[in-house]
Amino acid sequence: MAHESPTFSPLYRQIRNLIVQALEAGEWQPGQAIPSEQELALRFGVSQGTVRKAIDELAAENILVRRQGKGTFVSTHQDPRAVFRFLRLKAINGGPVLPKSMPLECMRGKAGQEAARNLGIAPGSQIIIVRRVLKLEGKPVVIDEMYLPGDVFQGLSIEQLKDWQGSLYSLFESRFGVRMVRATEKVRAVAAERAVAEVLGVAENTPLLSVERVAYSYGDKPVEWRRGLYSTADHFYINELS
Amino acid sequence: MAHESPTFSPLYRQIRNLIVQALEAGEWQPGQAIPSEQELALRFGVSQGTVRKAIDELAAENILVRRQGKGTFVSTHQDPRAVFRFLRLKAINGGPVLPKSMPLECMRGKAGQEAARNLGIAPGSQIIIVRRVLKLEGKPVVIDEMYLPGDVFQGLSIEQLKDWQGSLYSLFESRFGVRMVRATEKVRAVAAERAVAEVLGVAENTPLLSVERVAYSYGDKPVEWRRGLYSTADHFYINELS
DNA sequence: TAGTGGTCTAGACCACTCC
DNA sequence: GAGTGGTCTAGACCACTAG
Repeated sequence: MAHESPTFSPLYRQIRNLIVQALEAGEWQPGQAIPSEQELALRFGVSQGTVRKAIDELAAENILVRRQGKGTFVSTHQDPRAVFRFLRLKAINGGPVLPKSMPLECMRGKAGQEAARNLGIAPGSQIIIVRRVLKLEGKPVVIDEMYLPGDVFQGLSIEQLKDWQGSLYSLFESRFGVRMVRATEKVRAVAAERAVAEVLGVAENTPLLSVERVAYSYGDKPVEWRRGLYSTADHFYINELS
Repeated sequence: MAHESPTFSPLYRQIRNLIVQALEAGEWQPGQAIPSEQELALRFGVSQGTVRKAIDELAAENILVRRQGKGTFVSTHQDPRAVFRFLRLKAINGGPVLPKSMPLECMRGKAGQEAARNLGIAPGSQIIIVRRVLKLEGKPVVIDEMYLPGDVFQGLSIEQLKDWQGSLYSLFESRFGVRMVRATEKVRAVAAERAVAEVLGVAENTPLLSVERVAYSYGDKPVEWRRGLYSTADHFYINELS
């Protein structure tokens, strides 16, 4: 039989995708439990083992979290432990410290070529630009500039950012239904310009990490492009290779 | 029943560890196939499904590689595709390019406090220090300084390093039986000192990435401590977050 | 005690590779 | 065609959590 379908995928992956679709549709909210494996097996008309393998994949991707004896839960950025899933910053002396976000600006604008390419939108589309400082132990360590698609984050304001207690991604999750699932970062070394140096409390031309990130939601949809400048006087960017 | 054994581990993990032990003992060499799941199941007296789950874990850790229809293989740094498993460097314009290693030095020395701590050996133990430059497309991009435990890498010489065609880790694997399995990297931004700047062909004080790595072999044994200085004029350090 | 996920088994069939 | 890993199923029992 000559069927040249590149669309074949095993049953468990189809189930995986059905679960992701239900998540996208908002059927189960972050932090909540999804139905048991038995129930899902019944619903999709497959065996429990197949559902299990689908959930295994989603758990490996940090989209779901299993808890023995309790159920399987939609992972959430509300969880304080989730903060360091995307923030690879550690203090040189001592472990991770909960960062505090200090919003500086929140402006409307139009997407340039680069922002459009990274966000997968048309040049000229409305975007929102957020600038903020991240403080660790009271000291400014990171200055971030974020580019967000305007249609997704409609209504985002500086007041909202200032009022929010918690991580930016937990705000995005609970106010805009946007759940960051994975990201790609490109790291380079750059010299601190005067304005940046002042904010971070370092000398002009001090070497800084430039961390450029594209973050994706379900279905590999890019929903954030950001560039951070990290002072690595007292901190480093940590990475596990395997 | 009050048994306070924290040593419990499921059968498939015990099988996993038995397979790792066999790998450590050199029963199967890098690049070679290990016995089929059926054979292993027979050998260990468990079902094929349990062996499968053990191999699943080892494949997720990149210690084994499955190939449908052919068998399961011991992963190897000889494979050119494996080079970028530990080298997170990409050209700003274009994809990855095969790097060329240029050894500069290979000296004997004694471990200081820091080297001893990172390598898990006694201060004063014999170590080998290797310095080399990594060239991409003919241009020097990285300068590395490596600290290796002397007992493991006995006999390593500058001639051997210069003669070797291939990655450093493939040399370690085939000549010393040392197989790097995972690593931790700490990234910071630093200014180029004069000597380094000259080697990398950049101006003095140019911001560089400082990448400090501890690499581990089977059983989480640290076998390499290195520090690399990366020029990010034409390249960046890439990282996937999830 | 009931319900959840976690482990383990056994067997069937599919997809891929090689001879 | 024979052998490998890949998928799918069904059922049993274990470990953990909660009421």
